[in-house]
Amino acid sequence: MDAIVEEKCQVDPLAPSPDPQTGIASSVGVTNNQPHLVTATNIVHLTLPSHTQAQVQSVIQPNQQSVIQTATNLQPMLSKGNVILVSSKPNSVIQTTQGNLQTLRVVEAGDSDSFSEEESPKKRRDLLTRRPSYRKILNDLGGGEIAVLPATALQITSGEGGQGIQTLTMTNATAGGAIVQYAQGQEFFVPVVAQSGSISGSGGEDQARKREMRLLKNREAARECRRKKKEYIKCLENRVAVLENQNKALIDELKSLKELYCQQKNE
DNA sequence: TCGTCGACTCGTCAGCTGCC
DNA sequence: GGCAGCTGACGAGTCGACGA
Repeated sequence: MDAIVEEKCQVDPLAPSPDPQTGIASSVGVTNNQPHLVTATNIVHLTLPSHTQAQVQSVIQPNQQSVIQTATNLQPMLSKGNVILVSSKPNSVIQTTQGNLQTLRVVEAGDSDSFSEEESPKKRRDLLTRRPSYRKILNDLGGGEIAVLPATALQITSGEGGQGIQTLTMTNATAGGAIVQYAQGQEFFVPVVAQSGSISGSGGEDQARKREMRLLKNREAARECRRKKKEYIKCLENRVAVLENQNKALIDELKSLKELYCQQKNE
């Protein structure tokens, strides 16, 4: 399995300085099935060997020890304030974005909207209270920057062999943009939205058309909002997993230190 | 097979917020 | 202040599980 980590972001203040000639800040080689990490100023490539059963899954949190977790161990990998949770699913593509905080976002090939189903969204929803927007929350968490593509371009990541990133150009896109919906294994659905300035007709028709436009936009906004909400929930779940692992590691460390202390005390 | 129930998705409305 | 965007709340529809 191969995975790609793309970092489309501003410069991470915690990131090591890139090589002025190559632009590469750091490079971690692959040994013993460990991922291959190459960090550049704006691009981070994490290439997992095909025989590796691991995949980066979680959202990066700021100001935390950087860890790549495999099925069997926790493997410190990065010097940045990142935590990467690795599990075993094939055909993954990891995208990261960052504002002030570095984040990682995983796009599952063939399962772009998958996340834990252990808890029903209804229960989760009950836990959520007003308000800041999910975009704000995700930005605060460093986990949810949404890439905004121009209306005439669409980028697709297939995640196969690390060469699956393609950009499609929409020739019929208008200046006002077009709504593009894409689902894995399905064709593109590109509804054409009429421009408000081109409307001609009576006031009643204009009103009706405006209402239709508003409903259409709100429909799309609701979809987007729900998608962000899911992403936000996923971020929280991943964060919980990371913190639980950290907590477990700290407890183990404390236990071993206690044992060591008792041994030395008895001597 | 049918009715019920719970979970889930989707569209719409309403209220809030930020921007101009 | 008006407008657009975001999101909670609500209702309608669908689907699968389960018991009668």
